[in-house]
Amino acid sequence: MDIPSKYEPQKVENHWYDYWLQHNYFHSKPDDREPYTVVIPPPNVTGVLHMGHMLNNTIQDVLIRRARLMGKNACWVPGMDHASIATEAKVVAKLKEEGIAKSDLSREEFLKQAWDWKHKYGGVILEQLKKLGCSCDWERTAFTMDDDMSASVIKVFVDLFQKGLIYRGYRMVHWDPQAKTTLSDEEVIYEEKQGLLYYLSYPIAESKETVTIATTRPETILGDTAICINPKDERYAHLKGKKAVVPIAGRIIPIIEDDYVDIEFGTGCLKVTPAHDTNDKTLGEKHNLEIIDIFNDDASLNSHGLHYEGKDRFEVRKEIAKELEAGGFLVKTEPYINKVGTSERTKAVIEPRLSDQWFLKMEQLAQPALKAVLETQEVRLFPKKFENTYRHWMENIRDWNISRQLWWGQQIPAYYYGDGQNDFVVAETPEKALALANEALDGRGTKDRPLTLDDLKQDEDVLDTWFSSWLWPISVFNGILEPDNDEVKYYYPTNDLVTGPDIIFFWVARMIISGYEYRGERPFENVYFTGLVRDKQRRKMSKQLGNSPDALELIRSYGADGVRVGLLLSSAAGNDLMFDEDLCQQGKNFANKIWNGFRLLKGWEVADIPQPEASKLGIAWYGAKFQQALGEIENHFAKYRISDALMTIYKLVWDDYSSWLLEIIKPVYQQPIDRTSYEAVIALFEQNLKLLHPFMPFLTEEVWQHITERTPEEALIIAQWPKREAVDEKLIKGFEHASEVVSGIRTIRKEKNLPIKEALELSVLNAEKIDMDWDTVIAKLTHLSNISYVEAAAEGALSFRVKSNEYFIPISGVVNVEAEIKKINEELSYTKGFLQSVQKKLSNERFVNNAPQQVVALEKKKAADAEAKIATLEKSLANLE
RNA sequence: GGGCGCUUAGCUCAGUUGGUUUAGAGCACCUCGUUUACACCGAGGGGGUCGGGGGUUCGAAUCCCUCAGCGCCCACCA
Repeated sequence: MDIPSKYEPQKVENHWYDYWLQHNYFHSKPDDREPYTVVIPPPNVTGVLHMGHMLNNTIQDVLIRRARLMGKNACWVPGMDHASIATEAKVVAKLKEEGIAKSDLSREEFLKQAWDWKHKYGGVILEQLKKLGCSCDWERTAFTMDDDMSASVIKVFVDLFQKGLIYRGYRMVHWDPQAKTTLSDEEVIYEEKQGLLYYLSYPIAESKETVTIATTRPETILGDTAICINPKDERYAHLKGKKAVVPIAGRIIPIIEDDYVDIEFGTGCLKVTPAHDTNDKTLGEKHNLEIIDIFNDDASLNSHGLHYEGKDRFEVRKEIAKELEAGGFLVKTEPYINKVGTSERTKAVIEPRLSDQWFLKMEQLAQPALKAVLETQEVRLFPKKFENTYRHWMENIRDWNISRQLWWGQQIPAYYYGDGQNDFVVAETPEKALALANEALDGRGTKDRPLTLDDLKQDEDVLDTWFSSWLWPISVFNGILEPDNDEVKYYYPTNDLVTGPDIIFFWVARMIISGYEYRGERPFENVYFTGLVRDKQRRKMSKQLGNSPDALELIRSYGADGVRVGLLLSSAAGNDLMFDEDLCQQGKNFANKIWNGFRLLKGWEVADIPQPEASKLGIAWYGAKFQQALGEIENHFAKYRISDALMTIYKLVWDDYSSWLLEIIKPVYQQPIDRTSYEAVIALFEQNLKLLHPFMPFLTEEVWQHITERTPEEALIIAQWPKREAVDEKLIKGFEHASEVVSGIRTIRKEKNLPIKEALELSVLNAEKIDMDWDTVIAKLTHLSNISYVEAAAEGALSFRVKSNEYFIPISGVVNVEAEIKKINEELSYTKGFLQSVQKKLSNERFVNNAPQQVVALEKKKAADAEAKIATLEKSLANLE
């Protein structure tokens, strides 16, 4: 045979991917069919494929390929995210290596560098997705900074501004001193860090007294503008109205009272630094305190830091602690664990900082999105548990800080004129802005000459990356700029979104919000949250730990199909996936199993001879079994239980098809197979391939194309998903019984070392003759020369029982009577125990009266079956003794 | 500090509104097998008092309470 006995994925994967591309199967355009749309969660433009992407995109591809087979117009839109802060950080780092500081470059020069970088490294990940087999419509590849995408973002900004939902405000925001930008609340990750609680003693002005306060950040005393006590705290009553002196700075600050202060915590006395703490800011506003910002934008100290000017905050913390100690201001320190906000991207410790930023009011916008998930269920989350998380965030939603002090991204379309601070207009273009500005001046009557473009200065900041990706499902179809275009009307709303729960707020919730605001309807029907991919020891996969396998290397070793199967086999939705390469091996083994099933079929010689009865039965049974599995599979898909769907197919193909059906119809060595059976089994195999294709696209297409010559129109990728038909339960039940008989015979063969070559005889003692139909199948699978139905137990034979039937295999030589008796007794005691438990139920009047009829009937049947079996067993025992 | 979720065989997990055998699957494990698709295989087999305790019920892995352990999300306590 010229077909190799092992499937070699490396040799065929590229070929079939090119074939699919060449025939444009991935491309979609609107037509009469029902659309099925998925938009990819756009990976960062600089990203490299990791296990999370592999899982995520495999699931999307499974869904897309299945939809395609089901005759839908499947459209999977790929793309990339410009990832403002992450990309800018990378470009800055690259420039630094070349000895260039970002500040050395103009905005234009820097952006040129960034675009160069994007063109050079961007999109690597998309090429990697192709290796995985992802059937994206590559012609639609979008980038969040494409001209039309950016124009959409700007249009939305202007619109929201005009609706009064975007405002500029001087507020306490999260400052990332490394990236030198503000972040949204969601971009701050709180981490527990071991630190110290410093007890500092502040002298009271014009007295010898002191007051001790506790702080985790002694360096901020330089920005202190008050000390606060709780008015109810009697310990400090004598300090009311007095003033304190800030150590080192020597500044005199008031002692104020506010019941915000927790009497129990620390010393019950709080230092107030309005510039560097949100609560202190609130206190400051309430009590009219001075605001002293002691930091530069990189979190080194400024001139308010006195002799610490220019030094980093953490260095200052150590040094000032020493100085305070030397000056006698440090009372003591104690270890203290506190939650420190860090930047999601740069990992830098966040500083609360007051600054002018742009915000989007969320409360009103969030309402339809909240309702869609929790009330109308127009958008469904899988698994459901994320609805709680979603609800909590949406109900407590806060305004979104959308401005970033970066260059890589969409520049905020606000134009300042006049004093350059408070006078600004928001417009899509400078020209429109100019017109608006002149209008504004007219209105105020301050016009001495019309402004020109040179008088306008555009806001330096760019928008948060998520402010572009929240429009993704709409903007990829140009639905913002041309809301009535055919594409968006056809493809929107999309169907499924597959993503990680880590971006439920960043992205998912906001897309739902923008969907309702800009399309008046949901952006997608279902959201499938995958889990995190972890290693065997449950550790998160990360670059630092080096525990993340190289995705492409995995594909090389196990084949894309093997890796896909490996990933999916144990990834229940929303549960973390403990990745283990053994699973890929399992996937690879499965591919090989299917391959060899194909080899077997190809090896047969076909002849026009009568169809054996066993083959006919086997084929009919498998048809029923297939339908039964198909029903389960569709059910699993409907509930997004992708892993279970795959496992069902796995068992169907491996156990039912390969181990049972093929063995039943396999012709005797070197004999031909009858044409009827051959054609039927090919057809069944092809049905299997269809079910398998979404999971193992390469292998299945390869096999499909080799079963017989196919035109491009007959490719598997666009074949028809099997149709549901009624399941013939009788066939399934009958086969179940037959297979138990087969197992019984095989067990005896094994126990007595009877080689398969040696034909056996079987006699059956039964009342119902329920398995008579299956005689041919049983005989074929276990090599029986004869099956006879008898009225009495056979002498000198080994026996086993299935239900209430007893089976005998006469063998030459001695039958170990004792062993037989022992075996029967074990079975007997089990069955009796079982019967007892059933009878206990049945003799309970309340059970019989209260339980549903069906349940009672079932119990009665169980009892009857058990009794029949006991009778059989006892008879056998009597015969032996 | 608040909220949510999890705990079932060695591992990873199913177990759908309490009632189909005295709880299932895949992998792993053990035994046997160079049978003519596949040793990336076949046949057979062992393995769980469903985290502990209490309760509701005719009946609980499934509902309630409680304890323990784990995980996630949210939150301005210096």
